[in-house]
Amino acid sequence: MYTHSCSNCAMSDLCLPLGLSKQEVQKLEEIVQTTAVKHVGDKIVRQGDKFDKLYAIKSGMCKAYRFDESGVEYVQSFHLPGEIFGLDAIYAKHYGFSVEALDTTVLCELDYRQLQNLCSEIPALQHQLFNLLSRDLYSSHVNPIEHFDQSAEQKLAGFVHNLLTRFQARGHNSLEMQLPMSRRDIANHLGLAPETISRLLKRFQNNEVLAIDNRIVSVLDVGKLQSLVHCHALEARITRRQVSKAG
Amino acid sequence: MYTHSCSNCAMSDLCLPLGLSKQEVQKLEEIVQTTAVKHVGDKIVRQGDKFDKLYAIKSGMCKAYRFDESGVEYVQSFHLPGEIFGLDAIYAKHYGFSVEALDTTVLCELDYRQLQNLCSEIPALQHQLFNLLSRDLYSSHVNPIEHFDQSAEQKLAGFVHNLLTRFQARGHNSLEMQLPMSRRDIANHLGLAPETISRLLKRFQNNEVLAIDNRIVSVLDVGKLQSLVHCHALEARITRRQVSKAG
DNA sequence: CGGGCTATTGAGCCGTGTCAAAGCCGGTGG
DNA sequence: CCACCGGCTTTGACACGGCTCAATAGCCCG
Repeated sequence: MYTHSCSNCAMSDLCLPLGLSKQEVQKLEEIVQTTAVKHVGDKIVRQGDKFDKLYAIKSGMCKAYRFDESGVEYVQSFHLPGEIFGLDAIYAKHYGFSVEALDTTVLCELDYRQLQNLCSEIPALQHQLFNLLSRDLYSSHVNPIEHFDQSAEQKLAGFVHNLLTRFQARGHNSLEMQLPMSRRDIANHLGLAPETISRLLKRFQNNEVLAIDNRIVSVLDVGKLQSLVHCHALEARITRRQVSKAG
Repeated sequence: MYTHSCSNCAMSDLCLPLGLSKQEVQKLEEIVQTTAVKHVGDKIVRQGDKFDKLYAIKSGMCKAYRFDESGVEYVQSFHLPGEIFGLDAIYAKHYGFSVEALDTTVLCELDYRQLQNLCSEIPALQHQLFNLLSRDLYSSHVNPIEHFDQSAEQKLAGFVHNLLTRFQARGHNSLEMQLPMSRRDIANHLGLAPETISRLLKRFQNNEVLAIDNRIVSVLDVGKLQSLVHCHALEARITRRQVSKAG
């Protein structure tokens, strides 16, 4: 199996070239383009635009968001290096979400039509793409349902912990993180009020779980943070989300 | 283009055989098995079981649910005829959700390995499967984020309206529906308390939106129901979910 | 007819949203 | 270099939706 050179994918078992022969990887690379650098606020795709490309983040951070029919904004996700977006637009033929850079960001562009043709030629590539779609589907099934039954504290702790884990998986071996998004974006993403985010961050600071300097967050106690994510899980909410009796 | 015979897929533009030649459909049918009938409470797959098959519902209704690490149950979805489940297990290699019949249910089984091989042979089938995955991904991106910012009333109204729409898309042209799931399942699915479901259903009854007889629900006023889904969208929650200023 | 599960109804409380005001930071222009 | 401005963030006071707990009623099945 060919070990490819895409440094950002080092931590992922789902980078597209995985499992491909040297020759096949070359074919894949022929249809990949690296875009110019994007800066804070630059839009990469706009909700409603015609779908033609998938994007993979090489460095930086992006936020994906949409406006519903009533003009209300929803921040769906924050994307880190190694992650691919646009997959949810294949069927609809139009992007369902706008994506913009929160930071200086470099991307790969993949023409979907070409990729699809290549998948017919290279079974291993088809296999990888099915896996990629399936993994995204799984996490978007598991994450939201667990979230929307949690307290604000659990949600925010989960959010910070999730980011930390993802940063660490990318080789960022420090407990300090730059969160380039606004409090309002975080609040929106978690379905909370911005004021609640402020109050909780302060509480986490008081409890010596986090240290916060504007948009720089340092995790002081990973264990405490983790326990905050699961804490209420057994005390409350057991009526709605019934605890298992059988196996 | 071959018009296939799967009556349940009549309303769907995503039934797998779509776009395939007669010959290709035949190949597909060779790897499809129809299971024995399942009855109320019968499990079709169990969370944690090794993944090997996808399932398509021919008739009946199922619920998909999982227990998290703390043993808390989450009802993820209710599946109707024409819908496929198991896609989110491709990557993980194990089912992430248990699925059980809520009703007398007939299913198709598709061996994934065989299907994947067939996709390499038949580009149109690969194309259909990418579309199917993408559509599921899209809806699991859009639905939950809009839900988890809604009032209990909006959630339940949305749930009923969604079911009605899906029943009607399947040719059920009546405003009366059998909801085979318990109040507890509905509550869990929506992230609410069962008591809240009871109270809201009564309120809908008082407002002459629904008529309820145990698990049989009749929609008396589709317009009112629809307006309940969107009602609070502009009054409240505008701080968190900011209303668009630009285009 | 009794047992057990499901559903309903009521009373009270807590978390989180809303509103309003003040503080902070970065950028711009005089 | 400093003053001003607008957006983001924080803080406080208050209200209310929906959860909890507890009791009652209905339904299915033996």
